Amino acid sequence: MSQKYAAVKGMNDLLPPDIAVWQHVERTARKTLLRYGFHEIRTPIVEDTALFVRSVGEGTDIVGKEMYTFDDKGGRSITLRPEGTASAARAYIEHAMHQKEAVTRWFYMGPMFRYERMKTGRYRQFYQLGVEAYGVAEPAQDVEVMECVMHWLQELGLKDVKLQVNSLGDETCRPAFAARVKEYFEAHREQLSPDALETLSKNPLRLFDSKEEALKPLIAKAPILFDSLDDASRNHFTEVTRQLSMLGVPYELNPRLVRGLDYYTRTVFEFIAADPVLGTASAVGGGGRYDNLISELGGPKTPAVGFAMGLDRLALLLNGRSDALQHRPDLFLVSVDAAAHDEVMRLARSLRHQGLAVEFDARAGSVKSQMKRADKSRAMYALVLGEKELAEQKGNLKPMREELPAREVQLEDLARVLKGLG
RNA sequence: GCGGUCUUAGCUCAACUGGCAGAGCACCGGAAUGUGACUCCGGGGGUUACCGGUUCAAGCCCGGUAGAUCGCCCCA
Repeated sequence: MSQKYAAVKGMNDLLPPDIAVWQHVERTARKTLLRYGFHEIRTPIVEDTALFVRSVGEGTDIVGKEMYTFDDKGGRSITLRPEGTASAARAYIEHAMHQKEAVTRWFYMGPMFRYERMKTGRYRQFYQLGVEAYGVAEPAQDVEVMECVMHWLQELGLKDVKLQVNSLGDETCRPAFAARVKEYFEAHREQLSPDALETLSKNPLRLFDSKEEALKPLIAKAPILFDSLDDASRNHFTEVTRQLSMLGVPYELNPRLVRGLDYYTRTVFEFIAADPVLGTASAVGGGGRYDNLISELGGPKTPAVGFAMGLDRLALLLNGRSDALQHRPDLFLVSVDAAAHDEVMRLARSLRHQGLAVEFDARAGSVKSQMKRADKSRAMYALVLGEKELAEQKGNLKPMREELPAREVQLEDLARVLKGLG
C-alpha cells in the first residue's frame, strides 16, 4: 500500500459521506448566528507573523513552537493563522470599523494551522468557527455570546455540552493575583515536575490547567482568583452569572479555568463535552472577553468578547448521526435502450430545472446495473423508461426506500407527483 | 518536544514455534433475456508501509525511515 503522494501529516481530506456532518454543522451555525445579528467575514489564511506574536502572546505554546511560519518571496515573514481572533481584530482596525458603527458583530469559519503532535480531535489543519462582538463592555454582551453558542449546540442536538465560566480579572488586579499564585507554587517547588516548573516561570496561572495527577491536590488548595478581583471586575463577573441564571442558561463556575492565549481579560469560558469519542480533548470550544486586544494592536480602545468552536470536535460528536444527514435524490432514471436514454436525459434536465434532485447513469448499461446504481444513490424512487413508456408517455414510479407497490404516472405529471410525495 | 502501541486487498481483519498470502464486506459481471436492496455463481484486485540486515527460506526476527493511534506538555 505504498503511495507516491499522501496528504501532509495532520491534514485530512473530508469526503462524502462524512462531509454531510460538517455541512450540517456549518448550515446550522449560519442560520443560528444570523438570528443573533452576527455577519460572516472571511480573512486571509496567512498574516504577518508579528500579528500573531503580538496578539496571541510571546510566551504561549502557539507562538513558541506551533506556528507554520515562513518567508515569502519578498522576504516577509508570514504565518498560517493558528487562530481567528487576531485576523478579525486586524480587519476590524484596518477597516476602521469603530468609525462606521458603534457595535460590530462578526463570525468566521475556516481552517487554522498549528504544528502539534496529533491525537484524537487534534490536527495540524483544523477548523474553527468563531464569533467576535466589538464595542460593548457590558456583561450582557458576554452573556449573549455564551447563550448564542448554547443555542447553536442545542440546534445541533448536542445536549451534553457544559458551559464553564470564570473571570481572569484585568490588568489592575491580575498581576497581583499571578504573583500570589507564583508565590504559592514556589513554596511547593519540590512537588513540581520539570514541565510544571517551566510553566511556573512562564505563566503561573496556566498551572491550573495541568492534567498531572500529582499536581491536583496542590491546585485544589491554591488561591482563588475571584477573591482577588477588584470591584469593577467582580461586579462584571457577578452580573454575567446573574444574567446567565436569569436566562436559564446552565453553567458551572470553574475558578481554575484559565485559557492559553494572553489576550483574555475578565470573562473566560469553555464548552466541555464528556463524550469518550473525544478522548482527552474534552473542550469543544472556548472564548472570553479581550478588552485590550484592539488597542494593543494599534486600534482605538475597544471592548470585545468572542469565542471559537472546534468544528472537528463537533463533527466527532455528531458522527453517529451521519446517516440521517445524507443527501437523497428524489428520483433515479433508468433507460432500456438508446432511444430511452435520450429521453432520460431530457426528462432529468426538465425535472432538475423544476427543482428536483434527479440522477441517472450516463454509462447506461444493463437495466439491472442501473437499478443497482439507483439503490446506491439512495434515491427515493426509480423509474424505468423503455419502448412501452415512450409510446404511452407513462411509467411505473417505484419506491426504493420502502416496500410499497409501484405507482403508474404520466411522465408530464412526474414533477408534480414527486413534489407531492415529498 | 517526551513516552507507549500499531502498519497485510478500497474497508475490517486472518495466516500454529519463520515454510506456496487468505476471508468477509465493497466493486464489476452473470443466474429465461426490462427492475435494486435479500439468495446463488464467477471476476478483477497485494513487491505484506518504505529501506536495509539475519536466514536455505521473512508478513513473522533485528535496525532505520515514514505514517497511524494513545498518553504527557499544550490546545479547538
